[in-house]
Amino acid sequence: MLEAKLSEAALLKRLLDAVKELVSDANFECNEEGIQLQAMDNSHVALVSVKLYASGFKRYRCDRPLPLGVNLGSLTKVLKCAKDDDICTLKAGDDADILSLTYEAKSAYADRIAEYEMKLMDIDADQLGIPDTDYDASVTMPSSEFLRIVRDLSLLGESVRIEVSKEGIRFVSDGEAANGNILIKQNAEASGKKKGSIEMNSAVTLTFSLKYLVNFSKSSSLSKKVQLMMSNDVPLLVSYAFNQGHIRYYLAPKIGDD
Amino acid sequence: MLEAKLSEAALLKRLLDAVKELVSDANFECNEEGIQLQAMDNSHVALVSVKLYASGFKRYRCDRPLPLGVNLGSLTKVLKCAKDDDICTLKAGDDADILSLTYEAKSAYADRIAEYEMKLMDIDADQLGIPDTDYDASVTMPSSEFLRIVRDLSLLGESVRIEVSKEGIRFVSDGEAANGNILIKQNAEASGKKKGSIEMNSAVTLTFSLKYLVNFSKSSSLSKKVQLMMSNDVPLLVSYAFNQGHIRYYLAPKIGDD
DNA sequence: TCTTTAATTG
DNA sequence: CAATTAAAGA
Repeated sequence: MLEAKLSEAALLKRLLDAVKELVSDANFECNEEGIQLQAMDNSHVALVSVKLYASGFKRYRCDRPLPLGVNLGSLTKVLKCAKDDDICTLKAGDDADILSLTYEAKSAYADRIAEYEMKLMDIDADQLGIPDTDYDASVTMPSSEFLRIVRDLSLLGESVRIEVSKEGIRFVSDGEAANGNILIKQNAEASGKKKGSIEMNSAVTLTFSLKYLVNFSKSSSLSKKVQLMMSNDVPLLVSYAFNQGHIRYYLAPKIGDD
Repeated sequence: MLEAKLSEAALLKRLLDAVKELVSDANFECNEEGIQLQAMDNSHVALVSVKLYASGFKRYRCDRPLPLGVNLGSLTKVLKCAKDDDICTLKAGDDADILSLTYEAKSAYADRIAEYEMKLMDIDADQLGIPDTDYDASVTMPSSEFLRIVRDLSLLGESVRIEVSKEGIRFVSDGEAANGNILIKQNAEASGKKKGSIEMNSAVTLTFSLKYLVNFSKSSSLSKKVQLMMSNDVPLLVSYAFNQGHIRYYLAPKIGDD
């Protein structure tokens, strides 16, 4: 059985906001290490990987591996019924077809206990080959900045060319009506505080669909920083790390620079 | 003739926000006691009853009973032209087909006086039998909490079963994808302050359409508390009381617990 | 009835 | 500014 107590429902709410538009159904793989979700997006272009470490929970118990097949739309609805700072407990029995979510208000004299039961489903787990790559370039930047850049450029064109070089990281979008080009210089510092960092073995230039990058950026609420990892002709890895785990996206580059 | 001076236009604005989606046209019955509106909602399922006591007005005069047939959409538009803290005066002559609304700014050096005239209409008054019941159970709770509960549960299903017992009050909704269940314990206290109270002669269990309860909850801006009164097989009474009157909703229970 | 658009509210 | 929700048209 699974019993996982999360001190803030907000984390789950944000995770689902980030994932639900990309994936409609997915298995939450629960085991003693924690809870993991891995799924291709609905059009099988991007891959999402979420990990919540057991140690991040207020209480966590999972005797044996348990795949919980969840409709993310339903789970989103159920999570809408939780306040951000509610204590949220997930429970499921072995071979259960029900996931139970309990919300307790944090106030000292809690008078309200809400319990929701959600139907689970059997989902054929995609066999997902998560590439385990040594990347040629790694860029860490404020997630808000990445959000802003991909949103801005998505107004102009369909795709963005990302160029990592000694110069820094450059985002280029060529649109019908206008072209955009944003350069973030390496080791840029603001107010004496390092805002980002670039590590690079060799220069990398790749082109991606902006639609997906905009979607990935919904995870900005989960972490102040985002890490972009790239090698030529290999899927981009966009990673948001937070206290109790991470959410990662993989996106294949477009062939040829259009 | 009618002349009614209200020290805050906000009250009328909020009342109309609460009612306008339920009822499109209604008679404002004015007499020496005050102003009353009673109407079935457009689909003749729920009943709304608004009362503004004469004593609650800054000045009130109504020589003889006067039914003012109002299109609530039009009145809402006219009220949008008032600031919340404007002094608002309603005037209508006997047999008038015009309602005049005057808004005066409250500032010491009032420099703005706005006057609007709205066409009235003849409305056949529904004969409304307002049930005058001794209820088996009465529950008072923060209106914001009631709002939250019915909104949450409306995400899951069409209807809610309300159970009042020694345990407290429980709201249960069974939906396609998930079930929800919220218990508020009797006489729960928070920070030493009583948040709600339950009085009960016998346990009551009734099922209602959530759509209507969500609609009723728009009155939350009028009062911090809401009172739910129930007896088996009798319409639920949802009552919001404020300084100068009240707004009450009656809703028939669904037959059989589905 | 379902989709698209407009208006409203946080 | 964005997201949700009510209204309108297909």
